[in-house]
Amino acid sequence: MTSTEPGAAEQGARMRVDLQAVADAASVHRSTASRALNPATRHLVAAEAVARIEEAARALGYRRDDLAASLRTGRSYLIGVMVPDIVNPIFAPILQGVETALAKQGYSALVANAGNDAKRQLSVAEQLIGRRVDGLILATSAEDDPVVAMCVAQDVPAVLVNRSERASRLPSVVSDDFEGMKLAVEHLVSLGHTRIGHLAGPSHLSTGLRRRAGFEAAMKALGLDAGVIVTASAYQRGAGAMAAAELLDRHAVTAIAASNDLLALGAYRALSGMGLSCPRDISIVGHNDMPLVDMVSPPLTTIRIDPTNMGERAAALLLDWLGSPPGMEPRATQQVMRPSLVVRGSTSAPFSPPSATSWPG
Amino acid sequence: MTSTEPGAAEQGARMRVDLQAVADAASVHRSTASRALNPATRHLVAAEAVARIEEAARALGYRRDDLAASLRTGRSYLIGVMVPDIVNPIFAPILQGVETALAKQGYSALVANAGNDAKRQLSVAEQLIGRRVDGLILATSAEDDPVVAMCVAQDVPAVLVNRSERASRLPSVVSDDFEGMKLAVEHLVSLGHTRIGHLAGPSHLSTGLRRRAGFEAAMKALGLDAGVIVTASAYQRGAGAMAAAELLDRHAVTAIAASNDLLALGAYRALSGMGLSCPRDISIVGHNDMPLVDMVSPPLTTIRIDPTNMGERAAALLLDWLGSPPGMEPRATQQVMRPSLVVRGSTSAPFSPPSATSWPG
DNA sequence: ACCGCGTTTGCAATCGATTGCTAAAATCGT
DNA sequence: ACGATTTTAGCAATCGATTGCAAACGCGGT
Repeated sequence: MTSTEPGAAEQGARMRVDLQAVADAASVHRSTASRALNPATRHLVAAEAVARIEEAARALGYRRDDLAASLRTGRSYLIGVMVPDIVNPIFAPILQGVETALAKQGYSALVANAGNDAKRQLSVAEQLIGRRVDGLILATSAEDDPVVAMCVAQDVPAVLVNRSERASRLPSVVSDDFEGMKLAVEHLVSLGHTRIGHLAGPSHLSTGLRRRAGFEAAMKALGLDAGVIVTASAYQRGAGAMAAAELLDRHAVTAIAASNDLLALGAYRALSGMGLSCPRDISIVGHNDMPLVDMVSPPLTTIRIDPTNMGERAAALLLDWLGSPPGMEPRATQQVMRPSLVVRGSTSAPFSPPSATSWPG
Repeated sequence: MTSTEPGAAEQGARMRVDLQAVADAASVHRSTASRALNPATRHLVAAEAVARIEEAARALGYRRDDLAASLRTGRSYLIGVMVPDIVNPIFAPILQGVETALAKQGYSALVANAGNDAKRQLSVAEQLIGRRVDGLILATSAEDDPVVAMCVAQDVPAVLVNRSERASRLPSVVSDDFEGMKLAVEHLVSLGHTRIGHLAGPSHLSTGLRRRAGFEAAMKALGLDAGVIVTASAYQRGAGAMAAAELLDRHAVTAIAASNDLLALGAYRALSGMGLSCPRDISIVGHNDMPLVDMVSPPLTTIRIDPTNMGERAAALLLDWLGSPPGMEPRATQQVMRPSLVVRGSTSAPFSPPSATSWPG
């Protein structure tokens, strides 16, 4: 008569403890047990019964099946989160923010690594919806995004984070990319630079577009040539290195404002490939202040955004939406967060006098 | 009588298209429609009917409710993945590997940022199980892990990744931490170092423990003093900086083998705080080769593991388990992956002759 | 003793898909 | 043409919890 497991049912064949089992143990009906175990309906059952039921649940090791509950209630308490590339360090803090904000309200994140291809993104989104997520957070959206179109068409609550969308069909939380680039340009100009190039991000993404626009506007406002722009094909180091090499090859600049830290790091590589040094020969400003860029050589001057907070806000926005009565949805809240400049070692006053360098053309 | 939406049902109040709706449209029974739409059971229904049903499904925009299916079949096709800190760059590639391997078989990852606290980890695990995940992948496990205990006790399929567990109660996929540290030590010794310190990771984690053991064994095998060890309180830069400062304060070493890249970067900070330079005064070897450590200054010599592949293998192991008949589970497969040394700029021959430096004691 | 009112509880339908079983239909062999 | 198979399709139970409705109960007032 060794009691093999504390709290286990008598019979050897261990069976699932469902609500029925708890109800039986407490001699009440399933429905009563359900109400007793749910804080929101607990007041409907006698205090004495609640105690008995809770005790039984504890003793049996009952754990409610959220799946079944979701089916009945129509809410899964799951939020689908789509990122284009989970390895890109910029997304980790966003995910963290989203996660903590969701967890606080009992939601979980279903993270999907959707890649950059629109078709795949669409199918990933369909998968998520098939899993009955209550809503979507998209860090993937392009300027004219099919996934957004689908969400709108099918009434799937969704918010955009980090990247927004031309038509603003959904709420979004983004950094003020225009302003951020202005900070970068003004910083460089204040150091004495006048010939500044822009390493632009992909033009189908709002960040690429807005930052480029910010660059052009800031340069023009200061009476400088805003024409030195090369666009990288993707937000990746390799693409940044190629674009930077092209830019340096064709234009005599003393500084580069990059659309993104990864592009800036790519520019580092291009520089060293050409035997140039940063910031002696060329100053570089990045964008995002992603983890570890303070440790690279030279430490990267960049525009700081607060991705964790961005993620939190996006999640909060979505939860608001889910909590608001039909018809009252916050369709088009566009939250724009203020970026800031963080000066490190990759920028300095131009070293060589503008006319002293030699270049073709 | 404007037909507002193509393919939408006639009535204005748009209702969910469920299997019943499709069945009605194709004039068959629910069950027939279910079978026709499921590749595994499609052969049970006449080809002509399949066509009709598929057409109806397409026209109505039917999407199957995985939630309901899961309830009935008992499989959610969801795998819970627990990481201690999603912002730690080492985990992103692991997640990526897990994700792609899972996706290949129609599974999705439910990623949870569980923190370092055992109690919270336990509650997060309970949450995941409550969501009826089919299994768990744990990147969090300590040497004696309560979550592991729970999984074993409750028969929840789970595999460990990156960190293993003393008792090997579950399958795991880890790097050969012992061997990795041996590579690091041998590299330093081959450069001429003899007084080498170890920046150890937390001793409740297998990585901290095994790497430390590897350090000690390698040093002893080479007839060197294996006693210079300081343990960091966590795998974080700050903790690494503090531990490194203490180590350098108390011992005259010419090189440090760190248990982890983050600790190595912390050591960088400690060095510069003491006015020392790497590798001139002190050589440093990291561990993991996480993203961007090739760009820091100096570029970090480190031990490369293949976290993406690790994640893929862990996922594959779990899926094998789930697919194998009861009683045939691969309870204790321990996969150990071979690490490799990647030499960069943070290590060099000791600069100053061992006896020339001055230190107290 | 009866009525009315408020509190507890039970009943049974429901969410949407899957599947064992069985009946009907189609096919085949002789 | 008839019985034996093999396909194909329908029926109904099932997964586990939630919830509208109504019955039962307790209590105080008259």
